[in-house]
Amino acid sequence: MPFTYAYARPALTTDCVVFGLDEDDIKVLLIQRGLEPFRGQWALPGGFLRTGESPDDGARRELREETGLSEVFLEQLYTFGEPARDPREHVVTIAYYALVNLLEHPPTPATDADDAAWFPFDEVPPLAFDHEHILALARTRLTAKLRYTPAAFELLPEKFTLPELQSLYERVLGHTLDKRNFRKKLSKLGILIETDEFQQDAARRAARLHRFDHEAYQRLAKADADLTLL
Amino acid sequence: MPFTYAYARPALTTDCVVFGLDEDDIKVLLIQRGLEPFRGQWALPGGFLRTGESPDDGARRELREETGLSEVFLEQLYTFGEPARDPREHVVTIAYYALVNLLEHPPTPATDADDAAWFPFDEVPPLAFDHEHILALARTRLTAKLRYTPAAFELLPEKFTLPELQSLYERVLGHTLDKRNFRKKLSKLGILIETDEFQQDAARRAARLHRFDHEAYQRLAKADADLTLL
DNA sequence: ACAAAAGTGTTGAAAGTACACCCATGT
DNA sequence: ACATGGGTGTACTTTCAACACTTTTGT
Repeated sequence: MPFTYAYARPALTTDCVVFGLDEDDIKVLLIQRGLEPFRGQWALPGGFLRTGESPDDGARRELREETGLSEVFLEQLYTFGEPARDPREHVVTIAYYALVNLLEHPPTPATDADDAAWFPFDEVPPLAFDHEHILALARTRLTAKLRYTPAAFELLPEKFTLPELQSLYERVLGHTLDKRNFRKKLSKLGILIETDEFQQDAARRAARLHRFDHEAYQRLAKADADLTLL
Repeated sequence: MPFTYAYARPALTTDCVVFGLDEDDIKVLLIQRGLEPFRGQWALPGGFLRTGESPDDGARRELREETGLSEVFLEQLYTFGEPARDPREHVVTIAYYALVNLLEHPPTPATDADDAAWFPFDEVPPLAFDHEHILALARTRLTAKLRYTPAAFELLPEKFTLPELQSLYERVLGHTLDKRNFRKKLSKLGILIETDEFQQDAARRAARLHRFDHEAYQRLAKADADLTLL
């Protein structure tokens, strides 16, 4: 069923950079393309936006179809539309990034024929289209996001230890943090709730589990408080 | 000359929120629509993206065609694509914001039939489509941008006085600043060059003119220095 | 008993904030 | 001469950054 317009239109897609945290590393979810162009190469999950579908919905749908992920933190990143970015024709893509924690949302295989896999940052293979460029911007944005908002809690399970949280920040920021200063800042902010539980599997001394205090955070955000967590 | 595709495609436009500074106020450039829908209502300048044209180029072209402005600071804001945002059909728009200073880029009239005019923030009329929503986001972004980068200098003429700069910050941030502390912070940053000139038209004591030190700024930005100017 | 990671306070430096007077100029 | 806005320094408070030892627990 063909569709005809008075003027030429670029095609519109959404692409999504999915960041996932496992015990060791922050990883990125990639799919191996089953179709031309760039067949067999790795790429960001994504696909064509349907008419009547908002870009947010489209990004969520593609993510669900290609990777099985749903109910994740998803935010628009940037729109890329250089005419040469797709060899076939002019394709404009609205890029998103998503944060998931790999323990609560296990790494589901793709539902269609394409292969999906998680890659640590420094082992990302060459990517199709301008996806390396998109990924680079997403990484920058992730750093900024974690610095100024408590988005880190989207990457962690509901209950987490302070060393886990600190280690997440250290890996994203690219440098180590002082344990005492890090905890001091957190406790002054008051967005963590101490639980009575401790981690179970610990090989050494078990760390206390904490939860994120959504309500306290809402209050602070509404009051325009400074939420930088270094 | 009609164009036919295998699947339906949303239309793609760019829209631009143009902020301009004159002596009194930060103003927004709006055009009065000459065509349906929303004929006669005020709206953001913008129009359809052509195939083979990058969104940045499209936004610049529309801005030039509709308002005569060129060579301005232009940055992508967000992409809006709710299917209901245009009553005709699904239109996705890539929104930009621009910063101009009204002394160096005088308020040129529109080249096509539409009327163009500058409105202070609190006198913006009801806008077509979801343009009020776009404008609100642009305002938030402008505040953040001025806070963390020296984008303020895009709004000012090449040579400006410190009271002008401070007043700009005060209007954007919505509160007053201490004169001495403001100057202290600026001089510590070292991104201003003192000239030997003074303002001419002053009704009272003339203030010294300063220039923005682009090179010093580049050096700082490259070194990831903290550039917050309150 | 020891190895390995969890947890906890203090001090000095830097930055931020509040605050008041003199100066230059046009009328 | 005076009214108006331009220009300047200091003391106090808060925040940031550096730093080392004790505790717990599994092996």
